[in-house]
Amino acid sequence: MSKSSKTRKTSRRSLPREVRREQLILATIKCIEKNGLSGTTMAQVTREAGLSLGIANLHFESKDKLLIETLKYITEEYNLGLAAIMEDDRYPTTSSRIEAVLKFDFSPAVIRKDKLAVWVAFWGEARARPTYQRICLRSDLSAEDATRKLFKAAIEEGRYKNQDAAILASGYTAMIDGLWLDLLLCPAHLTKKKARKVARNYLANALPDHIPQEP
Amino acid sequence: MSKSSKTRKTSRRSLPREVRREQLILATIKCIEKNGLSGTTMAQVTREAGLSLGIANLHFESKDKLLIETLKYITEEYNLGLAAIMEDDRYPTTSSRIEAVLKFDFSPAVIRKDKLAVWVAFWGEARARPTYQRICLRSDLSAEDATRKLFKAAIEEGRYKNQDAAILASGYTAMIDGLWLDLLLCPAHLTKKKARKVARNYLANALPDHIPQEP
DNA sequence: CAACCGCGAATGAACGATCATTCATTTGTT
DNA sequence: AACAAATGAATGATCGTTCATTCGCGGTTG
Repeated sequence: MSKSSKTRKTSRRSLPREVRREQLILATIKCIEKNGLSGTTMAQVTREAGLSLGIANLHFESKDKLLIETLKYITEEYNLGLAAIMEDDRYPTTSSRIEAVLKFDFSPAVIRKDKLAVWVAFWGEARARPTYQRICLRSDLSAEDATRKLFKAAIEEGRYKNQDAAILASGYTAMIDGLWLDLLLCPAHLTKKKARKVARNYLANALPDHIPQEP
Repeated sequence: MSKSSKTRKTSRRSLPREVRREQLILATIKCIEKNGLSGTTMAQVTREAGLSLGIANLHFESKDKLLIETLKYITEEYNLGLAAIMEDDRYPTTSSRIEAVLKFDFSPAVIRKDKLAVWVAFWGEARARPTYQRICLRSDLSAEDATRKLFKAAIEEGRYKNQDAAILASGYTAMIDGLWLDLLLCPAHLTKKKARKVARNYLANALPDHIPQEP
C-alpha cells in the first residue's frame, strides 16, 4: 500500500502526452496481431487502450502517423537491442558476441507473436507506402551492417576459405526474417528451438571454428 | 457451327468464364503491386482489367474470393514449377536437381516484382485471415517437403557430418522467403545476382561435395 | 483547510468520404 | 428472337476525422 506513491492513478483522467502515446502504440500492436493491418481501426485501437475514440487523433495527428510511430517503436526496439550487443565490451571474443546476437534474435522479447505480426504486416504494405519502406530499409541495413562487422572479424580470425562477410550478413538477415515469418505462420511446424537450431547451423557451417553445431 | 471454331478474333464482348477470371486475377496482382493489399479496390482492379465495375462480383462471388483465388494462383504456379523439377527424370544427379531448384527460385518468372509483392502482402494479412494462412502454410510445407527429400538424398550420398535434412530444408525455405522480401524492399542493396550467391553459399557450406561455391 | 475557478485533456456523437455489392438495363451472341 | 454476359448508377455499410461539450487537476483565494 505505502509502497507506491502513485497508486491513485486509477481514476486519473489526464496523463502526460508520452504516456498516452505509448498506451496507444501498445494497443495498436495488439490490434495488428488480432486483426491485421487492414483490419485495424481507430475504434478498435482506442477500445483496446480503454480510451475514447477521439484520443488517437488528439495525440497523433492521424491514423497514418499512429501506424508509422508503431512501426518505429518496433524497429527501434530491435535495433537498440542489437546495438547494445555490438557496443557491450564485456564480450571477450568475436565468437561470444555472435552467440549473443543469435540468442537475442530468438529471445522471448523479440519473437513475441504480437511483435512479429507487426513486422510482417508492415512488410506487406511497405512497397506501396514509401514511409514504411524507408523505415524497414533503415532497420534492415542497420542490422546487416552490425552482423557484417562481426562476420568480417570472424573471417579474419579464422582464415576461412570461400567466405564473404557481406554475403554471410545478407544471408543471416534474410534467414532471420524468414524464420520469424515461419514462426508466425506455422508455429505448429517450426518451434522456437528448431528455428534457433536452423540459424545456428547456418553459422556453424560457415564459421566452424567460431560457432559449434550444438551450444 | 462447330465449337472448335473459337478463333473468331472480333472484339468479342462475351468471353468464357475462365478467361475473365484470369484477366481479373492478373489485374489484381498488378493492383497489389502498385497499391498494396489494403489499397486494392474493386474499382481499381476492374479498371486495370479494362472492364466494368460489376464484373468482379459476377465472376467471383466477392472481393474476398477474388483475393483468395489470386493467392492460390501465385502459390500454385510456384509449387507446380517446383514439382516439375522434382518429377523430371532428366536430372541425372541429386546435385543437378538441387542446382535446378536454386536456378528456379531466382528465375525471372519467380522473382518478378509484382508476384513477390503478392506473396509478401498476403503474408502480412495471413495471421488475421485463416484462409490466407492455410494457403500459405500448404505452399510452405509443400516446398519444404520437396527440398527436404533432395537434401536427404545428398546427405546420404555425401556422408556429411552434422547435417540434418529437415534443418537444412527449413533454413533454405526461410532464406528464400527472406531473400525475396529483401529483393522487394531493398532492390538497390540486394541484386538478383547477389541473392542467388547468398543462397548458393548456404548450400555450398552445408553440402560442399554437391554444390560448389561458384557455378 | 475548503471552496472555487480556469485551463486543457478527454470524450463521443455526428459528418463526410470511401468502398463493396446489387440489380435494372444494355449489348453481344447464337 | 431468346438468352446470357456485361455494365455502372445507386445503395448501404464502414471508418477516419472533427469539434462542441464534459470533466479532472492544479492553483488561488478567503
